Amino acid sequence: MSLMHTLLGVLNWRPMTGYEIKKYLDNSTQFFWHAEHSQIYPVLKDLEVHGYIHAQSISQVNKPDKKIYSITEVGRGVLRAWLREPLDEIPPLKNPVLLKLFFIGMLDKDEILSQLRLQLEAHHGRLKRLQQEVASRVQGVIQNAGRNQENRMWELIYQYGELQEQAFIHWLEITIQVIESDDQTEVSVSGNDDPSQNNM
Amino acid sequence: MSLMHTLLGVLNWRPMTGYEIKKYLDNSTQFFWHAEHSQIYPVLKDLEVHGYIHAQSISQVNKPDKKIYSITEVGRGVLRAWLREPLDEIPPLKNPVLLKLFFIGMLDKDEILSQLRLQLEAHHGRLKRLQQEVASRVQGVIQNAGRNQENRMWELIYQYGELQEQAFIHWLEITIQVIESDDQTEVSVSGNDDPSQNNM
DNA sequence: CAAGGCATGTAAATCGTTACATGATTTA
DNA sequence: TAAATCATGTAACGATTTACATGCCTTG
Repeated sequence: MSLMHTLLGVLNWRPMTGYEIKKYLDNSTQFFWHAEHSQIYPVLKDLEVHGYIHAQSISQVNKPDKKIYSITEVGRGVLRAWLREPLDEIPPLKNPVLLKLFFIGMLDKDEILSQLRLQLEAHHGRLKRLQQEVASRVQGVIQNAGRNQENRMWELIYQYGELQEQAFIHWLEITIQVIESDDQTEVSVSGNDDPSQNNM
Repeated sequence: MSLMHTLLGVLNWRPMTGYEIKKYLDNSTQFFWHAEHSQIYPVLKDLEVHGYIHAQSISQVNKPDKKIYSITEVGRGVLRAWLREPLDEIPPLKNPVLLKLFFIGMLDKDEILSQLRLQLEAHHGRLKRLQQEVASRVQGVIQNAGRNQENRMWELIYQYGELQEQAFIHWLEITIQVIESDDQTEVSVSGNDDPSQNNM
């Protein structure tokens, strides 16, 4: 269960409440991980029962108690063991956008183009947000913590995020051009050809 | 539920059995989609109950009946409706490898490098397999069906697959270099710095 | 005064994986 | 002779999403 390790990983940076973790995931890991609060709270309880983290309750007026969780040495061991499990395979990934585009050939040319342009716009926005995050972070790191290994991984992962966005944007632009310059008056006659026949 | 649309999409190319669909997904969509047979069979039944597909049973000796499913006109309508749902957002993706690398900074330099090299190897292999698939397919298409819109989308999606692999391989190589040339004698003093502090 | 942020939880439903179950034929 | 291929299914478990539930404070 990766969410368990995600929470340990986040709490290894600093103690946090479940609410903060949710925001953290929304802001910092959107392009490779996420979770809902309804999943986070129960897993935090589990982790506490196992002794991987411990909570400090802070009572508040007119709000539920705030529980600040910290990782324990046992938890740190579990995290380390997970990090060491060999990355010798590529886990199966799911990308609903590629899935849809894979089948989209049955629509009209202009419908296909419209879908491609919508994604292009969305990814332009994402790339911009990603770059702003990186820029604003570099400032803080220079002033504060300095460059330790954790900071370096953060930067590298974000560099990959940008690279990935740029690659997809590039592909979308090329693909739009290809489809645009495509004489779509003569579609396939059978209408039901199998593009996979040489592929099994 | 995307699996439902996946099955409709596949059956829109040609009639298939559940068993064939499973193989099809394993071979042709690995880098953006997958499903287990234990999930496929029940969904096929659902689709049949809804009238989106219909089955033709073929009895066999010493094997369970083979059920060849075909998409109906109603099913094709459902598929088309799904394909038209606007791609104006980026769905949340999960990548367990990036997740692990995001937290891996707490390990020793050589452990990090070992993990990065394992992934690099795995992706080299994947890129090679992808390129072979593309090459062998291009042959068949030239001889057979010719180039219709479905064939073109297949090619474009696979081009993206290669691009993605190349981008990740490139990033892994750069990252390995960065970590290698990193003087890791002086690690952070507090050991618990938060790389996210300027990020929420 | 409505919407969003703060802060935590539970319940129900759905989705996905792993394991169980069968059994002949072909390949290494 | 062990493993893989063909061919379909169910059961149990685990993971994830959506909805329900509360209630004050701050901002627009």
